[in-house]
Amino acid sequence: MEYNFKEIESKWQKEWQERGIYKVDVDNSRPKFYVLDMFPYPSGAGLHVGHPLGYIASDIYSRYKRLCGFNVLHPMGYDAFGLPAEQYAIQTGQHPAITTEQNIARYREQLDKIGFSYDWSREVRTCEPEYYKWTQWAFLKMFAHYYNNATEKAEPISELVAHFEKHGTEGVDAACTTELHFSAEEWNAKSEAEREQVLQNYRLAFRADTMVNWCPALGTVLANDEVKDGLSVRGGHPVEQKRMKQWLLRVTAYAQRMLDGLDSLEWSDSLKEIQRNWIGRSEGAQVFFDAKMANGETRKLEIFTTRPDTIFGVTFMVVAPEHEWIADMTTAEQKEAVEAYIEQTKKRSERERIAETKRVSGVFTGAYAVNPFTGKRIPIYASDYVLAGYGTGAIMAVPAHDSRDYAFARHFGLDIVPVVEGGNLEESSYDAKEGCLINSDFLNGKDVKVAIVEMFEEVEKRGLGKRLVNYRLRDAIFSRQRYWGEPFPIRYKGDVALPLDESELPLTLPPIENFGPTEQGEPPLARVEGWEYELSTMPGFAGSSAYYLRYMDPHNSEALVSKEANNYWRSVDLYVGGIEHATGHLMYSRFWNMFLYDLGYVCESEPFRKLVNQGMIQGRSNFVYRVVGTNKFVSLNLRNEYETQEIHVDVNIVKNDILDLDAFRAWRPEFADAEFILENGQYICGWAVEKMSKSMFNVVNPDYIVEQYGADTLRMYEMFLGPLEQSKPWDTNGIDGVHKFLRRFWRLFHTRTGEWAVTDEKASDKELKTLHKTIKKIREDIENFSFNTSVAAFMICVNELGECHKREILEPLAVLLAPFAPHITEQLWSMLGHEESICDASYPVCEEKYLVESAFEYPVMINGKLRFKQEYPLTLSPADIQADIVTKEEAQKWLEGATPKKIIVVPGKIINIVK
RNA sequence: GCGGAUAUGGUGUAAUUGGUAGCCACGCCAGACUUAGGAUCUGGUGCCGAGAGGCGUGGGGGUUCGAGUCCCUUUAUCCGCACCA
Repeated sequence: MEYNFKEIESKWQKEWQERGIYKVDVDNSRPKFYVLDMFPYPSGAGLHVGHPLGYIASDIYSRYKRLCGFNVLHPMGYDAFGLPAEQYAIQTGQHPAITTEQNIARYREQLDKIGFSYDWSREVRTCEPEYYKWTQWAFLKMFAHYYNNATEKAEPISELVAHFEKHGTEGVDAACTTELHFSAEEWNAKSEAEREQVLQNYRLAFRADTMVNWCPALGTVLANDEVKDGLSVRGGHPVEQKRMKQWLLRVTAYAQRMLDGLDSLEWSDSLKEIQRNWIGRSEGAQVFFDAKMANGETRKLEIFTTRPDTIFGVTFMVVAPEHEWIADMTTAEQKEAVEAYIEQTKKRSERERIAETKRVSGVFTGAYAVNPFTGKRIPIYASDYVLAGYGTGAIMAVPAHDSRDYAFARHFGLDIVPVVEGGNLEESSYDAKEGCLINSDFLNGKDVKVAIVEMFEEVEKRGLGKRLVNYRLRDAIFSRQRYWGEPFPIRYKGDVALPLDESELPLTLPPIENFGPTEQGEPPLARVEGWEYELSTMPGFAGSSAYYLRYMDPHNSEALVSKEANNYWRSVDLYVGGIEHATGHLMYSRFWNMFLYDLGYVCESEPFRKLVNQGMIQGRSNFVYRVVGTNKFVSLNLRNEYETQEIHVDVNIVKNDILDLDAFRAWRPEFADAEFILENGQYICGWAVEKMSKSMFNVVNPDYIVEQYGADTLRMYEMFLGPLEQSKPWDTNGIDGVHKFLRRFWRLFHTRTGEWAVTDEKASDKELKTLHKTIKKIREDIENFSFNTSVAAFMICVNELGECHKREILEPLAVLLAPFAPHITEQLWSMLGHEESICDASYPVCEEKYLVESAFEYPVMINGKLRFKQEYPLTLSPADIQADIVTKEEAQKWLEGATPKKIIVVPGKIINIVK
């Protein structure tokens, strides 16, 4: 029987589905393991070969864990709300629900062909009311809670209200938008609307008037992680800053816990570093400077600094153009100039602002503050190099030791007073955090590090401010002026937001026909008659923030996840997905999970224990070279003799960079009568690595590979391509090698003529050595996610086995290979006479006695003295291996008569003798 | 600017973690078999050299008996953050 992968694969895929062998349930008698893929957004383009890379890796790991006796939860679903389907709907009028449904069907069809071991009975779709009921539910919980800094957890807002009623803000240490102070009497005197206004300052899901990233082209606001270089991540449209009333999630409340939690996670250092950066913790001090307003009133202007040691060098102050006191501090003479500057800043888009960071701009407000240490009067400027969103939107400027302040001082001719020794102030500021203090009164002669600490104390002692930790992390803007998302379970009474009762959930998305914004610029939901709820919908990350919990108990209508299911499955043991979610999904999920943990709904504070980022698969484009002005195409290495034009050619009609001429002529009508200038009778194409996209004609569809080579070959080849975490181009050249391996594997079980050949003959020591070496290697590789080297190990094994047909060897080998190539091994397993699926076999364990002792160290001879890290002779078995090793006696024999300076020995031979 | 990663044959990569650089494949060369199959098998294939031999892990320097691996420096590419005080 020949290796007929088509027949085998479709047969077993059908069998698996019918037998439901991938269905899992809570089983307290067995250890659990939870392997999760980042669920896909079902786009219209379908899957290309890059998408399944991570899925294949996680599937191999799942199958491996299952063979090792674990009860493995390995689910899949769809992140089904999102912009592309809605953009498509605006253009075509096709309802996003329909497009999404079609795309999901297409994805499923493609996924099914690859032979994944998903438990599809647990599938979730974020756009289904049964699912998003729980997204809305979590939102309501966030609305009803605040973050207590003292207890470091979320607590009911009702408790905060009770506190306000008795004590006002006295003794409250809560995460909030702005620090508030009022007494119990003041609180009790407030109207309902006023109280709600105050509570919004504390709720974890709240409404606020803030600067937002507004994308006019998409007609919606975006979160910080959805904007890159001033353009929207989806679609690449310009984004501007705008003040708007929006829903937000107070993720900043969890900044420190999210930072601390990273230490306990098995994530790559680079990913942790990205999150640390994004959270951006910096330790410093809050300091108040007395500033005189235009009306003569003195106010305390708050700044944040990480360099309190340089206060003696403060010669001016700068506030952001958006600073709330700017109008109050501007004097009559400066009014016009300041207003013009504010206007000019407003007009500049985020992108322009980024592009012009080098240019110094700003304006004097006319106001002065007093340096609390020197007592000198210092001017207050406004400039957009100070950001409204960070710290307090105001800084103390130390031109001698901050390059931005330096540039500003130079531009406006302000004083530059050095307070730390070092550098050359004629050329640039001296920013380094080291050196000796000067011109600084009681700090003179002290080292910067010492001075910082002393200044902290001095500032607190004099009541000028206190130590403070600042985070770069911003609260997440949670509303989108779009249709295709979860509706907010909120209705309004005037401007007061009222949460729906849990019993009213889900609040389902009403059907509409026109998906664009209204003429008044309101979100599409404004078109729905009788819609009394919030008009915005939730962003894409809402639905993906807790989906891993829902998989544990997907059909539960009483809870997001039952206690029983959550206590068993706990959290994701292995999460595989792209690094692009580092600052988005992976931040929001952790926040969401920590919040639910605080409320006692989940038992683990971190959702993803181990995380592996698979690399991106790029495209490998092919080119042909058309001689300019003709329909002649010249082969790659002859093209320099002509003036040519490079044209992308469909990679699917090129094999090993050799163009299929007939296919090329058939590809497009204008090439029907193409002529070719060949080299050695072939047309060689050029190539380059580019993004995989339709326009480059370099998209390779997994269906096509499965059709040509089978799913098992696709799976193994994707792994063989290189290290999982590395980005690499897809190159179909080379897939033959893997396919050949599978055929050779098949042939191990058969005679040359195709008869079944497995015998019960006893295996030789050499064969056993090969088998157990391979078992050891493969197990180690899988645990290390080094799948490329395990594929190589399989190939070596088959090469070494030659024509071994012994059951004793082949049966464990089939199990070993099963996670990688489930179809072919399942077939052989059944041919070996097993009724159960190979998935229920147990994974072979290496018996060390068959192996060479691999852990020995090499002996080294230095200056006539042999150094052994481990003494020979090694105890090895089986005995025949010993002949391969240089023994201590042998090494010393070499020494005699030679008196070499050094002799270096490794097993098998002497490498080097220096006389 | 700050932070992180990477650099090895014609190509993808490997290297017992400081011990014979190039495993396993692709490609290429030569051969065998075969009424031709995207078949199979055998041998060769880092570079220079006829050869002995020499040179080789982006460049330069260092530590070491020994460096792809460790240290310093430099270059290139990719990624993240970016006027964050």
